[in-house]
Amino acid sequence: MSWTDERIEVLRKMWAEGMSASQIASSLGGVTRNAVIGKIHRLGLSGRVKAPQARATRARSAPPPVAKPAAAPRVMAAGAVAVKVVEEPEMETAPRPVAEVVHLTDGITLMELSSAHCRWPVGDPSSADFRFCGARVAVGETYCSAHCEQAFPSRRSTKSN
DNA sequence: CCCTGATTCGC
DNA sequence: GCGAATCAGG
Repeated sequence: MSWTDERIEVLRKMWAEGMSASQIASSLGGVTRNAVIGKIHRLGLSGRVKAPQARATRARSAPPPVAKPAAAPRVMAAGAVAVKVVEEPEMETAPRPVAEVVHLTDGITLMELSSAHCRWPVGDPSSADFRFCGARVAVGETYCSAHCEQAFPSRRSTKSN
């Protein structure tokens, strides 16, 4: 498999969402976690929530550690958004619940988001037209079934040996 | 041992 | 550019 633009897009989203490299690799398929990590570095996405550890973790030879410029200061756009869901308690006069006016054409915006929507990010988090999946989910669920599998891939066990 | 990301280097 | 090998660490 090659790194198509779409695959890179998925990679960026999942990485921004906090997915581990192995999870991303499993979701993409056809690549190992090493490939994912390598690509992430090549994209300049490395170093997310990294403790100020000294980069003493090298492999093989030991070239002199050059001054390491900090990663590109990317502003957390949607990642930092605290989704405060405001549910209507007993609004009898309410014409219609917010959750029913959602159109799943191309995801939903943050303003349209409610607890009944899949909160899987769609699009570039730093973009203005960033959206969420918006698929209807049970109240309290974070993702729809499809994205839930990506978020929490089942551990492949039963590895008898 | 399982996992994580980081780094180097041959291709 | 790509990713396996290898590393250090939790």
